[in-house]
Amino acid sequence: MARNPQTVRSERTRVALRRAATDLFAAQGVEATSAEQIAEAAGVTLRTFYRHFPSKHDLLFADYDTGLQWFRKALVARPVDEPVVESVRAAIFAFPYDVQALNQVAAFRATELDPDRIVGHLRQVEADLADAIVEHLERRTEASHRLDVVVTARVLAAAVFGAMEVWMQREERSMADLAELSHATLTALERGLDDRGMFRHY
Amino acid sequence: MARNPQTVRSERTRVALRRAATDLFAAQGVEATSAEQIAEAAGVTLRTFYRHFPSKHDLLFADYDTGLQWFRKALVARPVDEPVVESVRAAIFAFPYDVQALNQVAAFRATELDPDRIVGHLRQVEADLADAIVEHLERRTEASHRLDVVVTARVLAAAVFGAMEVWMQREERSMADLAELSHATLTALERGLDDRGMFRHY
DNA sequence: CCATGTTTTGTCAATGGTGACAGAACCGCT
DNA sequence: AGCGGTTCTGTCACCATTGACAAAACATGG
Repeated sequence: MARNPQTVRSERTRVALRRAATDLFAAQGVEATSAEQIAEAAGVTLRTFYRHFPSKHDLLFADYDTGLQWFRKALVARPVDEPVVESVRAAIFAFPYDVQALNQVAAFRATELDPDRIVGHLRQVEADLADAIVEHLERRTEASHRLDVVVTARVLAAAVFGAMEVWMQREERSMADLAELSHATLTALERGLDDRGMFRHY
Repeated sequence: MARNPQTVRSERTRVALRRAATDLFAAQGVEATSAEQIAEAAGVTLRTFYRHFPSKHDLLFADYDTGLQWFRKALVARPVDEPVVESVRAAIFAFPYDVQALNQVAAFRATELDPDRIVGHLRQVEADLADAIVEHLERRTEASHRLDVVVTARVLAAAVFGAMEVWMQREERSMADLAELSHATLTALERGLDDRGMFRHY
């Protein structure tokens, strides 16, 4: 009896779909390509397409999302007695930052793609990031109040993505700049979050 | 030639649609009610429904969104030399908080409604709040760096909504509790944001 | 009242996305 | 090869949302 959910055939169609999508996107643009076209080009049904990818646009953000996995792993690897901001900083910089992908996102944002769509996705990633931080905080021995944990996590995520937003709106986007912006922002937060027991008095 | 875009007839159908939607939602639930049913019950076409409301779920969050308008107004009314956190606090508390509506949102979140849908909307409101704060910050004379403005705004919004999330997850939700949570959170941020020139060193 | 321009609706047709159910392909085993 | 249980696909049906274009309702100057 088979029990591995990731069969060979499944993987084949997944690859075929991704390939077809990439080609079509490049050829005629993202919005101009319908999900049905992708499915057809890959030799499967529309329904099957949606069985492999939650949405058409997910094909664009795949890199982005896997980055989140890395972040989670990097975060658990951090010592529990380390200041949160430091952990987040370290985890953030453990990202296999793909300038290519990020620049693509930034470019899409200004041009073809429905901005709402991409902004919505960024917000989703931010929320996931916050969730990851919440999990990390709750792993610590000294169980804090729920308010502390949630607000701290959200504030950190907001700071990181705020820096990223600023970066994305720039003309020139270098990896060094992004690192600098993130670093500066986190350093600023660090002062408030750590050494004075912020968020611990409620 | 008529030029007022808000005709009598238009308003009539809008009201009819809202009434029909409210009734149907109450009778058979939100998700179980299709947009077409609402339109039909109001005596118009589906397309017309979407001409008056951007989406089916918008009918649920109307109160929420108008609250945002109030926030914007309350924010501009604040003196420009006041610390940001104080302005935000004051504006937040100027909300015509409708416990009814908020409780409904909180209730929906746990039950019938597609959580993604409602969470997504909350994120949208949070983003709007951040934008409002950005505008307010930019109105000040001392033009700060873009990073400062964006990050500060996002962090404040994140803090407020973090408090709200905690509140929403509680069993009992009183107005006093929400106020207390928001107040505590903002006070915590206040220390970091103001008296030490946070976010001003980049 | 009528001609005319405007606003609002209706109609038609797509696309994105999803649940339910049945059939096809596949896996490990004999 | 043949079998029995899984997994993957195809088919069908449905809902949410939107653009394009035409018909209907309405307001107003003449």
